[in-house]
Amino acid sequence: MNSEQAVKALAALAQPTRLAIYRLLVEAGQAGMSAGQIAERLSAAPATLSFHFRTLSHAELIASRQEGRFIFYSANFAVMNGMLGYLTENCCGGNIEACRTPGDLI
Amino acid sequence: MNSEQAVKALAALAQPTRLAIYRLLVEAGQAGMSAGQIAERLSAAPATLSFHFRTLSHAELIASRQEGRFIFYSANFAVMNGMLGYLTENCCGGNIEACRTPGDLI
DNA sequence: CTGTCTATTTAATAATTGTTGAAATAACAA
DNA sequence: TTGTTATTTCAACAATTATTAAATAGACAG
Repeated sequence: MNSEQAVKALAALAQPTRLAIYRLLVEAGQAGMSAGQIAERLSAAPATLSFHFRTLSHAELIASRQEGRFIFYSANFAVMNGMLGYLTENCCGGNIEACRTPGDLI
Repeated sequence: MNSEQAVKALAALAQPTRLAIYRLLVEAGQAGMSAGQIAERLSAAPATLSFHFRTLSHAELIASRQEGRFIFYSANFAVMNGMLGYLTENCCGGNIEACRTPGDLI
């Protein structure tokens, strides 16, 4: 993960509708959810969601697969893990203890 | 952590300069760094950084303390942890195994 | 008080982003 | 083919965001 990828992933999640989509997909696991199911759960217009799916896909935070007329989206955990690693890299200059006392980062 | 706070934190990090600031402060640990030191490391204009400090502070991702003429900023790990928890809540519907196989989320 | 250093605020501009209706595409059934 | 369903793309507009120069504020030394 580099800065550009991390910014893209963070920006993709930094929007209420997209964050809700992502959390729904994290909960759904491997099976994922169809665009229509997500639209129903979030009460959002299809065009609006399509726009957000594209942003999340472009950041590789979600993947899609077609099944008949439906498109299923699912969370890509690897990219989330990469982002978390990038955010906490060299935490407290490598001094684990200094890192644990204030909060409980990782 | 709620959706609004999470979006604020994610948006704060979703910008190259702010992400660089945050990572610098994660590395610096409790001691933090002065605004001037950060400006030097990132070769950014003071006014630009001030704008970004405000965004990060508002999201409570960083804290500040004054020491003489200097203002020291440091990372607030608690909010980062809250955000990570929010992102992975109810992962795979609670089925830990389904969650671990694809990547290694948490 | 005056001057210097550190950092923030203001104001203006340029660029990016989110939403939605309408049209288009694609899969399937009759 | 024709019709129906599921989803995306297009176009236009409103709203938000980032950057910078210039002005301001606050701390300290002489």
